[in-house]
Amino acid sequence: MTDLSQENTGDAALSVRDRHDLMHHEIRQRICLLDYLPGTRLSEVTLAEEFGTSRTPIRRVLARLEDEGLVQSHHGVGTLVTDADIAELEQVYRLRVELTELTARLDPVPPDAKFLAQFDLLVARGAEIIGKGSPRAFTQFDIDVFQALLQLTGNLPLRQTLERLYFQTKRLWLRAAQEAQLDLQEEFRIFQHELEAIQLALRAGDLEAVAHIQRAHISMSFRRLQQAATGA
Amino acid sequence: MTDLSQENTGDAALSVRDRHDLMHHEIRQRICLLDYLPGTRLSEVTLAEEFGTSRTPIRRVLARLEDEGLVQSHHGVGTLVTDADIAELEQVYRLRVELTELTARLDPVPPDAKFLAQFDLLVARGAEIIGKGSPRAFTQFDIDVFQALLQLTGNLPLRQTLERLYFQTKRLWLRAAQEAQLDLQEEFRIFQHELEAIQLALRAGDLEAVAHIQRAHISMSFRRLQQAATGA
DNA sequence: TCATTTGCTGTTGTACACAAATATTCAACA
DNA sequence: TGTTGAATATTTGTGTACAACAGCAAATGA
Repeated sequence: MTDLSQENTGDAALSVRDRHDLMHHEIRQRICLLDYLPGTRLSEVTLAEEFGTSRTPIRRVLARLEDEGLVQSHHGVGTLVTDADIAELEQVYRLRVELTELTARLDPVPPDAKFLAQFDLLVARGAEIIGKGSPRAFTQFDIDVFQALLQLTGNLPLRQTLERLYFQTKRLWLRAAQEAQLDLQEEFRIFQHELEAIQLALRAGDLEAVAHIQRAHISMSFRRLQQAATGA
Repeated sequence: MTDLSQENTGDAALSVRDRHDLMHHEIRQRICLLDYLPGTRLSEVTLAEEFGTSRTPIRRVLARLEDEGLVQSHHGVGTLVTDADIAELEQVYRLRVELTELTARLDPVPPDAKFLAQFDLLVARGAEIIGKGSPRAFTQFDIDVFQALLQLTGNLPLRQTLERLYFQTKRLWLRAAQEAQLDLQEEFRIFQHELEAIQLALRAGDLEAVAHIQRAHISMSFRRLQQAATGA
């Protein structure tokens, strides 16, 4: 009778885990979109009020974010959004590069028609963002593309690991790029080109090529950042 | 003046995070040594009493274990140690195989004299266990060897990922091996041989060889398990 | 005899009060 | 004027009572 009690009724009757996941994704998103800059203090009571709950579930979510390395709690001080230098970033980037290549080798999932259509929409959206998009809109776009491409591997632990590493680096990349006065418009264009290359490879069903393009994108993106940082 | 207030005083004046880590490692160890078999219900109140605290910190630890995939909480039911079939295990194993090879490629840390001495002790201990060791003692030994070899890479995110994946598979391997009636004594001997091979490679300073031996060990270990499972 | 209901019991989830810890402020004093 | 120290405010950590939920068994009725 009430088999679908979890999915209907809008947002009121969600399961416990779903509620937690929702808050987790929301806060993680804010950190990555730089709504919360590194060093920002996240107040448990403020978040609790905003999400209409008590501190307890919020603390559950913040604990998870702490395990993921995005925040750090200090007794008597607060919960601060973490920061990292280029050296730490490099470690994560180099691991991401290798793991990305594994997506095609380990458990590749051939894209179906629905996926291809979804990706076409993304490419079209990217073309719009190039002209008038803000860094924030671009980052949001980057997140969406990343999560779409993640569906191309059926290896769950690999997906979870890649997702974790992605969010560890993305937010810091944007800030570091701004600090290094990297030409963001140029970065957007490069990303769009790579997206179109991926689109072609997808249509050809060549997942290895997709992975290689992604790999090159991640690697070169960090290299440009590194050069800009040391140059400036 | 009180700079060392975190390390001294035995075990009473530990930091919050240290206390949590201690309980986390203890419970994780119990799961891996099969003190808690898959399906076991972990009672929050019982654990709280055992560790001399309230449910709150225990829940913090169990939440982390749930994020790591070792337990799963159900409202109104309990917190159960998770289980997995061979198919899921295979995904984790194949990822571990690839990541292990990365330890030598990404940020290899040459072993110092202290490390080599420590490893010699491990090899000696392994020789003893072969004769009279229980499956439990062997698993404990395997954990210690794994954590020692983890020090050979300086890439922190890689270490964390490998550790997470290791504990996801190890406990299930032991149970599956027992179910498949795998010859554990033979497995012990094989492991000891590989350990001695690693010892040689370490002395030669050839970290790539160390990684390759480990890689082969993980891969073949799972293959034997798979064959025994399908055969029986 | 079987199906359904109802209450009981035990579990995790949530809310809140309090403890512990730290940063800040401001006054006293050399 | 600079420095020290205590009071205070704010934050996270902990303990605990209660709510929400699931499972089970006994009671109930046809």
